[in-house]
Amino acid sequence: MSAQEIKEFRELCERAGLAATHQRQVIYEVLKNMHGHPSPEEVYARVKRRIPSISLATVYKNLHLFIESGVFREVSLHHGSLRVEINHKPHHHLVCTSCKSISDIDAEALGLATQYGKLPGGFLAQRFAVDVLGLCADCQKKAD
Amino acid sequence: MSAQEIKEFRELCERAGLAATHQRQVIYEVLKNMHGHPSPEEVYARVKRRIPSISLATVYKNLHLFIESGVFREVSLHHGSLRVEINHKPHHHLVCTSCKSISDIDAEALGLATQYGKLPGGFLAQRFAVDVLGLCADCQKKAD
DNA sequence: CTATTAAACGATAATAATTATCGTTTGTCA
DNA sequence: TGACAAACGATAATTATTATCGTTTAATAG
Repeated sequence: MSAQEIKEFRELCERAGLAATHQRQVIYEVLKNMHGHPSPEEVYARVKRRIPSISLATVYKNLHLFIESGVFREVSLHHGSLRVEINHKPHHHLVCTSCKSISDIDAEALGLATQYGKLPGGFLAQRFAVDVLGLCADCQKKAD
Repeated sequence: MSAQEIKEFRELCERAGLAATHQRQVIYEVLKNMHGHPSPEEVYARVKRRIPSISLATVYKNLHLFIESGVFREVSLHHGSLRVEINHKPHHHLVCTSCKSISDIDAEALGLATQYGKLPGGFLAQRFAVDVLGLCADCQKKAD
């Protein structure tokens, strides 16, 4: 990692109130060099090549800390467990980033102009599932 | 459940090649009368009021069968486990419903006109996360 | 530069959600 | 109505994640 990147890492740790540990730095570097949507196990495997004694729990803890402090994001803001969609009407989801609640909004009430068919890259678009991230009415009140 | 609804249930079972069992019918009825995004445990609790001997495993199996046969949907098509978002650019996700792969597409390449601010209902929209559901190029080839 | 102390670490036990197994029961259909 | 596959219930097993706790390390005051 370049001196510039090390500085960047130390600054983000300071901003988040975290100690700049060796493990944390390697996890950060590894993430920076990965692509897509790695799982904790995948990150762990990569970090292990540089720190064989690293613990999986340390990887989990640091991933959560990076996510909490906004250094990285989580792919999904949905419940991590199975949920059944009861509403059969075309609709999207209002996801409150504060209380994690998810409610429905009719597709037409949201009124996004979506296009189906082939996208550049060859992906065939058949349906759009939109998560509107923000604050529900209740959490806005509490934030006052 | 009305005679009409019983008929509907038996027809969907036949279409899906499933036996019309008592447990399956009650799970179906319960789902029809729920709202939002119930968890398997919540469904189980409701079904248990009518069939005290029901097994949680039976609820899980039937939820999956209903989802596979398209009778109900799953709320989230994401990985059920933690994934880190590496891409810091505004982007959305192409979710292949066949192989479950998720890839990124730049927000501007997708070009959805999104509006921030208050929605009817009071929800404050801050960010849009779009899942484009469909078939990736590879799975389209295989489907030929 | 060293002592103090909170933060972080590693190992691993515990938990939660889900799935697999398997012997018994039930729906389907001849 | 009998045969057989499908489904059921009980529960063991698995997977992902989190909690615990004794040890190590980074931050920082002197």
